[in-house]
Amino acid sequence: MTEEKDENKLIAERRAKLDALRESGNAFPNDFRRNALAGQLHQTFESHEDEALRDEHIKVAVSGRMMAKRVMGKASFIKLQDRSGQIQIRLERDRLPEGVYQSFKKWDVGDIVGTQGELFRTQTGELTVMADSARLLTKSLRPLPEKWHGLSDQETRYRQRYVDLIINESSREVFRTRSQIITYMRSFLEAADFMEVETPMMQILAGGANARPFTTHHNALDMQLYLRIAPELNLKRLIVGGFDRVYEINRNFRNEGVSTQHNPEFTMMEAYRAYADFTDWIDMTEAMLHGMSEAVLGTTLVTYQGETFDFGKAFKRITVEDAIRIYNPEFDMSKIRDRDYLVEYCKKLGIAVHDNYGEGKLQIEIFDATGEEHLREPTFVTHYPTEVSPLSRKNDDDPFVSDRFEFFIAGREIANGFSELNDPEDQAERFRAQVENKAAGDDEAMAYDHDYIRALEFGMPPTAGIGIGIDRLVMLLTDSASIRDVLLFPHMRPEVFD
RNA sequence: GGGGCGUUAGCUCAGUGGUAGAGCAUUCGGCUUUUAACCGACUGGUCGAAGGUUCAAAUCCUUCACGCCCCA
Repeated sequence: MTEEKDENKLIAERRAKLDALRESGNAFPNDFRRNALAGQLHQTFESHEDEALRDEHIKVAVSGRMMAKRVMGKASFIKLQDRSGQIQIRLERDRLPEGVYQSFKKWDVGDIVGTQGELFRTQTGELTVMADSARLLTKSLRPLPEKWHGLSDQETRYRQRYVDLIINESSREVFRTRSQIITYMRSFLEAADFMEVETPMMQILAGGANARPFTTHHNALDMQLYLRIAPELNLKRLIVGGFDRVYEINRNFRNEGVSTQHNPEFTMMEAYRAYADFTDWIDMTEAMLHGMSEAVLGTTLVTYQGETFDFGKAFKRITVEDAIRIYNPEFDMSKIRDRDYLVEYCKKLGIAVHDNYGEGKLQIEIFDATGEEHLREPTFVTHYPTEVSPLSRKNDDDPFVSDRFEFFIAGREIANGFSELNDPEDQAERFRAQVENKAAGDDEAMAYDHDYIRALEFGMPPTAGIGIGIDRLVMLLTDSASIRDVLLFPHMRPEVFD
């Protein structure tokens, strides 16, 4: 007992009960089998009155965590919670085998219990199981949070997600919705004949995006590897290979700060479709979000943090230069591509300007600083400067911009898509420009990927692709303020155990 | 990186210099249709950590840790 002497009294009491269970037999049995879930029973017998239930003698076996225990002398009510919901059980001393009721009185809220009995309704109409047997299946040593106020401490909710999930239905609902969103997305893409693939997380070069990577080390090969920042270049290699509709839903890793919008690892869906351009992806994105909101929320009206957006109607479309004009009334649009004017304007906004910034980069700095946050309604912003789109195809009529869009809702970027650059010589030039940027101090610039150029030299059919940030989408559809609320196990600094 | 707020019993929270509190939970007793069950009694603390000021610190000061929010 010495190692437990520091434990609090509540745990010590429960541990003593577990010791007693061990002495009287198997304390962790695994031979109980349920045949019903709480939620199913409520649904199936929704319209059955008490009398009808008793006449039919419906015998069920249910199990779950005991979330409430109300003892009234020789009879009690408890609530068992399984993955589908809660069901009430009535235990009467004289209906249970000898000694069971006496044992039951020592069980604690939080214990895992299995029981069998017949369905009835109480005086207040609650569907209940009249137990004719009951067993303690797993002893819970730690007390659950208080029944009324529950668990509200953010840190504990994130660090001990298991407790959060036991206690907070709203939290369970967020993660069910997350699963439904991803399921919907898969079925949408599968219906359009896309093939799901998996590409490496560990890469020799971390390409496909402008971001700092995590590094790791392969011992046997004694080499540095990077965790991927995007799957893009590998997915396009597959387009070259002839799998001309592919997608991947998986984790990306970016070595950046942690905030309500950023987690070092996050989930991205990327899809590539040959013989299509970026406008096809704009249309598909619209259709997918329309269907997703109906399938997951049952409505196309999405309310996020007090704002309501209609996913049922066509989304707005504006160009980057439009956005600059709209949100900067004093901006002289005749000088939208005048480097000196752009530099001066950036400085006025307090934006740090580097010597190697071209007109496109300067435009995007202004757009990020003045436009993004105002894009509340779902909006496709198109015609991104080619300078900041190193993997995008140049626009045929205006090579200053590329055939690219980003999609914003509530001031946040949700998706990024473009017609892919499939000219290997142009791509090689873009990589060289990235390498120059890197040399000039931009540690988010891309490296030159020789193999990717080689792949393009075999010929990549005209293609368009999209990336959708799953976590941010889930935040929107679950009205969650923080990315941590939609990640089961968000990144946290290490906890101190003393 | 900067700023603000927070950390007190298992949980939710009071307590702004003078004997650490409440509700729920736990423990014990009572109760065969409860719904935050109820009634009675009891119990539970390194006040995030370390240092400082003071006759006296949960409370004031400093540093640190962790969390939340905002900004870069």
